[in-house]
Amino acid sequence: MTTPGRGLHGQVLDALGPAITAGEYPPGSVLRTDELAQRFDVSRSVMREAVRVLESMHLVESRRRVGVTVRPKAEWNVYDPQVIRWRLAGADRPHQLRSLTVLRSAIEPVAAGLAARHATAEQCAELTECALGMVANSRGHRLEKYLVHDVAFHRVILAASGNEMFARLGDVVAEVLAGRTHHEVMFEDPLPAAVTLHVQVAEAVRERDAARAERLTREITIGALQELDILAP
Amino acid sequence: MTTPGRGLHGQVLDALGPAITAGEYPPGSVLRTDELAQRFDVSRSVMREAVRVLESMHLVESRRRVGVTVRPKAEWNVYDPQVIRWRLAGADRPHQLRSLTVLRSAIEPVAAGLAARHATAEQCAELTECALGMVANSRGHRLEKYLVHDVAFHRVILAASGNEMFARLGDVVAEVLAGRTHHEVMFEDPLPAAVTLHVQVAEAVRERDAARAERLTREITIGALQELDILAP
DNA sequence: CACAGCCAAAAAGTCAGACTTATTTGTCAC
DNA sequence: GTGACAAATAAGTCTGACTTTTTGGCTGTG
Repeated sequence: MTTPGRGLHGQVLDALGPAITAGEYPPGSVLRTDELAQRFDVSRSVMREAVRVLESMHLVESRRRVGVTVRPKAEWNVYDPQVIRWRLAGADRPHQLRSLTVLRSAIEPVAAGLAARHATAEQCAELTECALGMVANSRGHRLEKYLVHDVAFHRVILAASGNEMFARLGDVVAEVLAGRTHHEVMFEDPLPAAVTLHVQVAEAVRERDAARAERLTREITIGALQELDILAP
Repeated sequence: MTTPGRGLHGQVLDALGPAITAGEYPPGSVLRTDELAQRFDVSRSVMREAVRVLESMHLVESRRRVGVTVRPKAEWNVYDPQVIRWRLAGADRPHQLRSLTVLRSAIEPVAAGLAARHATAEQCAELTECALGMVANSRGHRLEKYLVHDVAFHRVILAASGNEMFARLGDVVAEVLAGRTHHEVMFEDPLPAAVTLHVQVAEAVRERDAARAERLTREITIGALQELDILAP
């Protein structure tokens, strides 16, 4: 996704970030920059830059005379795309995927409602195009192509909502959908009902029917929750 | 909020961050670390650390032979609490406040529904306590005390949802509520209807009535949207 | 025994300077 | 015009010396 080796400090981050988010260093653990610098065979300057980045993500806290201490999970910047990627790559991938799916279930219906009001003609066109692409690849082991259109569909919805906070969740949704297709439970072919719902959402947005777009999208996200067995009894 | 002067690089960030998020350096602008280091009278090491942090927030991109370029607003990590603070302190505070209020309107009802399922006995107690505190300070120019209980109430709801992504929005909601009380339109006393709704949400959570908790919270957020004139015609 | 204050060690923080590397731009030959 | 090559530029890296803050222990005194 993001260029992996953007400098030495980036390589260090690619090693330290996942380790910390995976809980390899439990909260309260103390690291020392000099020791880390030796371990990764980089200069202290480089290690300091890496620590600064981890600090800005609230993964660690650097204090004089004590060292770099790992912060409790509850304080992490869990919306940082980098942190999300690290965690999705690690051991608590399932847990992370659940959290994000619940987030989706809250955001996307509202975003769809807003999209019905604010979407441009182009965005409406893109939306129908994506929906058609999903239909075209909904049968016969074309999961990869289906995924591309699915991701694009949800990206357009979020962008068309006109809310920058929603728009920035496009990457997160992409990760979740990709994760579901590649690693989690995913049937051979997507459920026909889900495909139909996407087509109908595109319709509703095109017809400026905000309430319907919201309701239909809520049904989609309920389906996503059910797949992960998150649901009210 | 966060300790302001946590080192020289922090002071540089406190100056550069707001400037960039305020659009003082338009997207595509090129900065040079050496020049910045001179301007802020710090060593290059310190300036490099600051740039690394800005880079991790996707506010800037550092490339060899070209310099540090400001990224377009659409790529910023708008969920980073630091970025949110900087933007709330700057010129587009009203716009930012609207975006965040829309976000709240999507998240909080779902969070309340989940809280009704997962809240512990303690959290239920805290909730009623907060609601009572709001009632007690709802009349007679006690906005500050009212605010404290209001913030606490929403924090508990988000935390009790059991979803870490929701829980981490507590700070954001606190900023929005504080912003509304301190700088934006806020009536002398809060609307009695809003206060009642909070009490009822606490009731619903205590009685494990998820649907009711969600519906009532949606009414609260609709009120918040109306205050800012964001609403369907 | 308790407590205040002082001292020394430890680790991060800061700085300055030299050097490396990648990228761009311009130039020259073909 | 197009290709390759050379020079300029700014970030990237490393090193070593120095400063500052914090902590924990060690006094000495009430």
